[in-house]
Amino acid sequence: MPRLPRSFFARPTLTVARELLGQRLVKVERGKRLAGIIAEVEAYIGEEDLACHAKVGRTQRTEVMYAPAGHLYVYFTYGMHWLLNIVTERNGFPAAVLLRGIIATEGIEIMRRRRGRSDHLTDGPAKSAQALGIDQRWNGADLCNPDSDVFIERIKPVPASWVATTPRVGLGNTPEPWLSRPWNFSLKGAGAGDLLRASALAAL
DNA sequence: GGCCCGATACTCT
DNA sequence: GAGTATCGGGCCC
Repeated sequence: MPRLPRSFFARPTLTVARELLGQRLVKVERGKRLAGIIAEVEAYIGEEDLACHAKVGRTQRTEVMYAPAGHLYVYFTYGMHWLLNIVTERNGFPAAVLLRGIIATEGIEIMRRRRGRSDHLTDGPAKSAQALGIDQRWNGADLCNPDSDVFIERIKPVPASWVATTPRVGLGNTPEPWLSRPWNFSLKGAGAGDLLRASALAAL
């Protein structure tokens, strides 16, 4: 299965976000694959976007967002959670796609162990990162390096009728127009309850 | 299913 | 010192 190349990520963030839906995120741990179909993402685009961390410009934290597309931006929030983003656009332009949910398809036992008793394995950004075992050690990792143990496999495009767009989640005090920008993309019916759709996606 | 709330520590001012 | 791109438990339907 071909890995998505840097040219995929080095495009407008909204395009990358939309097209990441239905592709397969893979992490290899000691030869074992953890994987899931990307089910929900959000776009954060440039210093103008007041919901984007890069609104404050270059800092130690945001520096990775200015790196070439295809790098991982992993940051810590709410005192206990790691969130996984993929850098997009041209080198020097700070933008990224936040991974908000996957449909776990491989390595589920390992994910379950990491997630504890919860049935909600990967239906949130911090849950997904925890299930995959992604934390600060992966900040700055390059998905497009052939030796990378984290990468995305190209499956096939999902039909437009499967995609829902909504405003981004959890933006709190972010002012308009950024608060209402419909920059959240998700697969309809990919929620925890829709096992039928989930298994259809897993079979892609 | 939903709402409310507390936990918790890192980043930047 | 304030704010935070969240989660899970408790509670109530």
